[in-house]
Amino acid sequence: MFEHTSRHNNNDETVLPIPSNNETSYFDESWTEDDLKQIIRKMNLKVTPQRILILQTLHEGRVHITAQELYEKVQKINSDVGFATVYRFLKGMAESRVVTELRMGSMPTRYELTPKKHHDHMTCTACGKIVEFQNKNIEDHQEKVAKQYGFKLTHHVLELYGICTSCQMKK
Amino acid sequence: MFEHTSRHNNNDETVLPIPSNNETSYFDESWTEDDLKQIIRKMNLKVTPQRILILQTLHEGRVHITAQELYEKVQKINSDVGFATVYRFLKGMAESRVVTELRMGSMPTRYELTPKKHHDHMTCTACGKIVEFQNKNIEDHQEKVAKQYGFKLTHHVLELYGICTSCQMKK
DNA sequence: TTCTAATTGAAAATGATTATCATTACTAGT
DNA sequence: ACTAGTAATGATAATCATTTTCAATTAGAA
Repeated sequence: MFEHTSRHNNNDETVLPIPSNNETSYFDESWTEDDLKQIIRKMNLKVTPQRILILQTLHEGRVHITAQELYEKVQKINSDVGFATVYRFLKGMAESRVVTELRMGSMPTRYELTPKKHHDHMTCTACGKIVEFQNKNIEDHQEKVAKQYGFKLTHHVLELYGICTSCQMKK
Repeated sequence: MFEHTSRHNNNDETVLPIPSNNETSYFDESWTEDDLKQIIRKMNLKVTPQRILILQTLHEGRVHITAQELYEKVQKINSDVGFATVYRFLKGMAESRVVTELRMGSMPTRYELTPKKHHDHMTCTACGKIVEFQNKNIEDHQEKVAKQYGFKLTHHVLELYGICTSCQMKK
């Protein structure tokens, strides 16, 4: 399939319907249990074994993951974690901007630990593949538009949709 | 949460997530029955009274409408139209790009007749005001990114979020 | 340790969307 | 205009992700 070791690599791709498990985290550093606890406390939430496990699994696992996938992964490690807890925690983390929700088309919501460096997504509507990209020119022009209307930008959502190379050839 | 504080209806601008009902169509021209039929035929769909009614109601009604709202509106005119038909037809029209799906946050999908001149949205996170804008430079750079990864773009979603002038002055 | 509110898991509920299927009705070809 | 063939329809059930409920458990402050 394809290699992906870091999000700094321009070639990193994510395949959605049949997720490739060789994706690694955006974050090279490993998190100690204390790191995990601190992150949870910063959200004004209590530290529980479930939350530690969920956050750890999220950090170590694939970049774009659904709540369901994360639940199944966590289940294998500790079957005492219910999916309601996974959903609840993910939602809480999204509110605290610790994770970012990705709603691509009508596919189930995917989550990623909010990356330090901003990037946008381009999705293949045929196979669900996601390509991440950064483009300073686009960002610059967005700022120009904002200035033109007197807005002070806080964030943005840019999602490109199209057909990837291999799907173009298939049909 | 933003969901509960963004419903200020400033003026005649679009306000989310519960848009004002005095919104008018993008399209000034009225469509004759023949116009409607032609549009449907162009989608390779058969002309039926239901589809004519749905399309007509969509054209005459508010800009951003949910499938449910459209169904209820159509029901009042002809109760022989089922909501499955409304959903199916909207989905078909979305596929043919006759309408555009708008997924704002986690609210139900809203539909708009695809405007001839493409535009994107810039939303004030304080008051919910929406500004529509066009920027060819951004579009061009999007194409460049797509080309770079071998994608053939079909569409995109660009939403800018920030604070508008008046909200900046308020504090 | 004790207390209390936060958290949990299982299950049920919700809400939007999609599929099923018997019936109806467009429309191309005669 | 007539028919055959197939697309479209509406009522209903099914699906799917997500949210809520609630009784039992647990974290963490006092």
